[in-house]
Amino acid sequence: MDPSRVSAILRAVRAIPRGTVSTYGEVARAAGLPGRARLVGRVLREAPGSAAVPWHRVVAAGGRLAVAAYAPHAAVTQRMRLEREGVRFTRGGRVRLDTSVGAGRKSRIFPG
DNA sequence: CTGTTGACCAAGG
DNA sequence: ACCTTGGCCAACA
Repeated sequence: MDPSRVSAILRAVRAIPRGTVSTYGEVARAAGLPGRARLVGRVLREAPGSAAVPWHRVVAAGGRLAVAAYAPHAAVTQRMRLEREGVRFTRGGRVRLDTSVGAGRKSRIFPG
């Protein structure tokens, strides 16, 4: 991977405010890599847990916890951390994109 | 070198 | 609300 892209993505993730979430696609755009949502997931997968990146604030479109398909246990951790920050969930285990702290309307999840 | 595989996504059915 | 399709493209077999 191009290290500059990696750092751009990690920077975008670090910019997500506490108590809010963003999506892979949105992080990709914020990192100047529109349409490359998959790359965000790949980078987060390779990112060491020691790195100071709030990976738990990144969810899939619609508030789904995409990490569940990759590491079911991680999804539990993600939900715990988000709830501790005040993020609300729906019955189906999705993040409430409309009422999360600081969430803004439809697609604008965190202000750039 | 080609083929498949994804922490994805938007649109259409 | 779920499923399929086509787009995406780096890593991996």
